[in-house]
Formats: sequence, C-alpha cells, structure tokens
Amino acid sequence: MTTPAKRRKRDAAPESLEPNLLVSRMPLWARPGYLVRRLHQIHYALFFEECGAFEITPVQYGVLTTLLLQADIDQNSLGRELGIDRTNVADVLNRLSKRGLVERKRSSEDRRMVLARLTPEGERITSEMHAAMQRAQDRLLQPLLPEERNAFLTMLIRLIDGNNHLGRTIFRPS
Amino acid sequence: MTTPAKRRKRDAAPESLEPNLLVSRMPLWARPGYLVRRLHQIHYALFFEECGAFEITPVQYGVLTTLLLQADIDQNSLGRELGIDRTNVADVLNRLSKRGLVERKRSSEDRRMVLARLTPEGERITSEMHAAMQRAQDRLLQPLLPEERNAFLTMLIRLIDGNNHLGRTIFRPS
DNA sequence: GGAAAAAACTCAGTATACCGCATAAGTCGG
DNA sequence: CCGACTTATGCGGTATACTGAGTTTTTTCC
Repeated sequence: MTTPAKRRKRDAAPESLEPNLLVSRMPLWARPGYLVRRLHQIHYALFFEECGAFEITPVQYGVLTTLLLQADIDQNSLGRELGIDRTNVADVLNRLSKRGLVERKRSSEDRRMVLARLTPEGERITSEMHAAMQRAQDRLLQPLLPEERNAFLTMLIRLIDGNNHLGRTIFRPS
Repeated sequence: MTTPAKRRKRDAAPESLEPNLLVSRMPLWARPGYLVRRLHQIHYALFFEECGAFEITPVQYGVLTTLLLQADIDQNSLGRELGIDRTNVADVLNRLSKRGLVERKRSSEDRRMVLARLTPEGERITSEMHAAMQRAQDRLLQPLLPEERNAFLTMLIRLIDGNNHLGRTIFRPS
C-alpha cells in the first residue's frame, strides 16, 4: 500500500506548504507565548496606574519586598529569589540606590559580595505601596470568576515549575 | 474600656503594621503579576532554545507573521495588531530591515505613512521558522494536562480582553 | 602553599517596551 | 483657502532583561 506517492506525501516537510496557510493555522491569539506577553504588558500598565505615584516599577517593588524580608542579601541570591538576571539586579539596585531606597556595601566575610538592604525611606515606601500593589493584582484577575482565579494561579505556577530550568541565569547552554 | 492605647490601635492605618507582616501576606508566588512576568520570561527562553538558530526574537516573529498575512501595512496599524508600542514597532522593523527581511517605503496615498512588507528572504525565514515556533509554544504548555491547556488559553484571553484598554498605545491618560 | 577552578561582580552591548516632544502631512470648519 | 486639529512618524530618554568578556576574591585540590 505505501506507494511512492503516499510516502512522498507523508515525508513532506511543513515548509513546503503555503506560507499563509501555515501562519493562519497559528494566529496570534492562539500562541500561548503571545498571550503571555500581552498579559505581562497589561500587568505593567495596571501596576503603573495603581502605583505610578510612587515611581516604582513592578520589578523594583519585587526587589524592595525581598529586601524587606531578608536584609543584607547579595545580588546573586537576590536574582535567584526573584528569577532575574544578576546584571539586571545590579541595574535595579543602582536605580533604587540613587533614590536613597537601598544601601549597598561589600560583605566583610566574603569581599566578593555586595550586600543590599533597605534604608528607612525604602522600608517606608515599600509598606506604603502595599495597598496599591494589591489593587493592581486584584484588577489583573478581575475578569475571571472568583472561583476561577485560584485555578488560574495554580496553572501559572505549574507552568513555571515545569519549565523551572528556564528563564533564569541558573544554567546557560551557551 | 477604650483606653488611649486601644483607640490608637484601632485607628492605625495599614502602613503602621509590621512591614514584614504586610509583605508576607502577599509573597511573590501569590502575586499574579509576578507569575505572569516569570512565565513571559520562560516563554522567551523557550523560544530562543527552539528558534535561536534563526536569530529571530518572539516579537520579531510576530511582526513577520503579521506582515505575511497583510503586506504594505503602516507602523501604527502593525503596532495595534500586535499590541506593541509604535516606537517599538519602528525599532523592530529597523532591525529586520537591516537584515534584509522587510522593506519599507513611504505610502504614495498618505505620505505620512511608512508601509512595510516582507522581502522574499523574509517570507522564506518566516515559513521555515513555523515548526520551531510551534515546538516552543507546545513546550510552554507541556506541564498542563492536555485538557487543561485550552482552559488556560481561554482564561488568558479573557484576562487580556477584560483589560483591553491597557497595555497598548490606544489611550494614554497622561 | 600555590595554581586552578569557582564565585560574585562590573562593564559593554543588544533587544524589548514605553513616554514625551517635535515634525510633517492630511482633514475639516469657517 | 487657511488656521486648527488630528495622525503617522522620528528622536531622545528610561527601565527591563539578558549575553559575553573581563576582574577580583575565595575555595579547592594536588
């Protein structure tokens, strides 16, 4: 039964199809990655609407709250905690430092490390922002039914855990 | 009974609570925005693992596929289509143009507009990338059960639609 | 104890993503 | 037809996010 013609058809590579056909099989709104990017964008916008007055970005807020729980942490650990590249952490700390919200000093135990901690002003602003941040988070999930929201968050966490090795600096194939 | 001490406690604003208590009520993994950011990051990493050989980013791929379906589109419409800021569109088109994947020319009807279209090389690479992009999208959802995946995408779309006015250039309160 | 390996960081470079201001081109009311 | 408004783009600036190269300090192991 496997005629040459049939075999040929079976072996045909996808790129031999019409380009438009290929693309229309996967429109933007059917690409999970595209949807995630859009939702990420929306979260940013929401965060700015609620927290704009503080002139603190979502990532900066993440750094601040992490430092609130754990003072004198080095940049590498901070990055691992937040899932952020170490060079990015340094940039963010730099901006927060310029605004007087964090202090940095070399560790005396291990002079390779730079330890960061909040200033009193940093602690103050972090606490003050809490309610606004909460509102931003609530508004993001608003379109879902209350009973769906936990399911959604659970799936998000499963997706992140399931691809845990990615999106950080932990390993680089290079 | 309402001693001064007690009254003071009752009137206390949220920011007078222990900072750590406030933060620990909303750890990172309970903040939808944080989870979305992480998943977005992971998508980027996955896309690079699958499509790295083409040296095309997710956003660039979005532009390419949009141009495949609709040639001679202006930058503003392109941005609206993709949910991307127009200045960003110009940047992306610039890089794609430098690599010879898109062409740009002034519209003869409306000389304000710059119309973009794919070059043959641009069409070729877009088609070739399709399978790799598909793999990246599949891997992103892999950790979910097959029957959960559609539910997840549906919720993503509901969240994006429900906050439709945000995350684009469409309106700016400013 | 000293060379090699590892760890933490810095710096430079690139890509996304957005804002505000400026400029050029089209539109529309009077 | 001309000034006011709108629209499309350009340019400069900032913040995130990551790679790769290079530096300093610590650890490891022979």
